[in-house]
Amino acid sequence: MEFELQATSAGTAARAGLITTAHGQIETPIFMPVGTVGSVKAVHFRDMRDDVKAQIILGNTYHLYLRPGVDVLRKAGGLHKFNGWDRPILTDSGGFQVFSLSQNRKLTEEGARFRSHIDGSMHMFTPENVVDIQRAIGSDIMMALDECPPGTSDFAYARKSLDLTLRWLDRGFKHYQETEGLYGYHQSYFPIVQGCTYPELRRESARHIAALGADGNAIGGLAVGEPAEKMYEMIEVVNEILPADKPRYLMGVGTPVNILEAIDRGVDMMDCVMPTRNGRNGMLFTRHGTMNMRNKKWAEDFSPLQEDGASWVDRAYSKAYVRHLFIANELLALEIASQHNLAFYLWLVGEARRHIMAGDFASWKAGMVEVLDRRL
RNA sequence: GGGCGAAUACCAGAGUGGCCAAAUGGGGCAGACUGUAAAUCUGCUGGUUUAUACCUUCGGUGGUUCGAAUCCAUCUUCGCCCA
Repeated sequence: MEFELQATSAGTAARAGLITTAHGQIETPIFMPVGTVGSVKAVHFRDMRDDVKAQIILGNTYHLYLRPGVDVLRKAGGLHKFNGWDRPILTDSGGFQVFSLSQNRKLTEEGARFRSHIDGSMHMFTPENVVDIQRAIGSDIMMALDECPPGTSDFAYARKSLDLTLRWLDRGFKHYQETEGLYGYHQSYFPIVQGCTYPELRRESARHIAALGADGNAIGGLAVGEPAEKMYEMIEVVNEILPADKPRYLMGVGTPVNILEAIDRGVDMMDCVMPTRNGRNGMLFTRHGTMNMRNKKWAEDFSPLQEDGASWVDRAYSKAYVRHLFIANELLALEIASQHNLAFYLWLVGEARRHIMAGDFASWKAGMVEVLDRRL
């Protein structure tokens, strides 16, 4: 994997770059739609490609391991062949499930022992087998197995958790270097910075990771309950240390404002379920603010969903009609909202990139941040 | 014409003497959602701007009772059965 730094912009740490993978190039900064089980919920890949203009999507190791399972994925020739998405794929390691399924797992030195949320069966994830599973998935970017502690963790827990994550990282990275892809192309392996909201832990984590010389580096454990200002502070602290000539991936973030703030601090890649999940729950993000499509105020508003929206659905359907679809519990509502939100997120990072290259990112961002949280 | 049954909040429907402004579901209104156990979850949904408070409600009217959505009488409407 290659990363070319193409531009920086005055008065900001924001940068524009180009990542080259075996499945194509990615223009950064980029937002990566989440497709946990190998599908971006409610959106066809044709629309993901041609309308949303997604350049890379996520998959999830834990979920794909449980269903359809490693055997099927290997026989299919990897996830790209299985689901038909021929552009880059990044897979999360299951580290987030260590956090979100905390009721159903137990951490040991060896790894994370899980109870399947589907059938209750027990499974063991280790730093090594998570690499093997991601080899079978064939993701272009594999993630290290980490523990993502809650944002409210105390120092003692954060310390202990980080130590375990770093030991897991060294094991996983070693195993990564000793193995190779199953399908004849290169896969990258991104380590993940942890350390909760403690700057000294974040710095230590970042230094450890920078020394590995991985293709790219991730920042995890943010947007998990801590205040947004803490998150921004942690990004700054970490990005002073993470190498500038490698892409930086902020995991799981976030709102449109979070994304601009992260880009402003030198983040290149982000992913989040928000555009799809919130979309399914009736919330639309636009360049002018957010809309709750279930609200009565749209009942007789026959104007286009968003006149200046990035997707064809924005002009094909009216606000009143989309509200009707949500109220009537129609599946089409989920498709329209998901596609709209993803197209908006990709538009947003595309504009950010354009302004970084034009040199006026800082002022453009300041204007956007003013309006994005407005409630329409 | 006769017999039986039923009428409860926007709808459906519990409740059959005090713990009832009244279960529950739907609908309605609003909110939440950040590396997806989420087409999910939460709150409100008679009035009084707030209320552990008061007021007005359970088809109509009139009773019984300290107290009635609940018991009695009667009327109205609806359903089913018999003629």
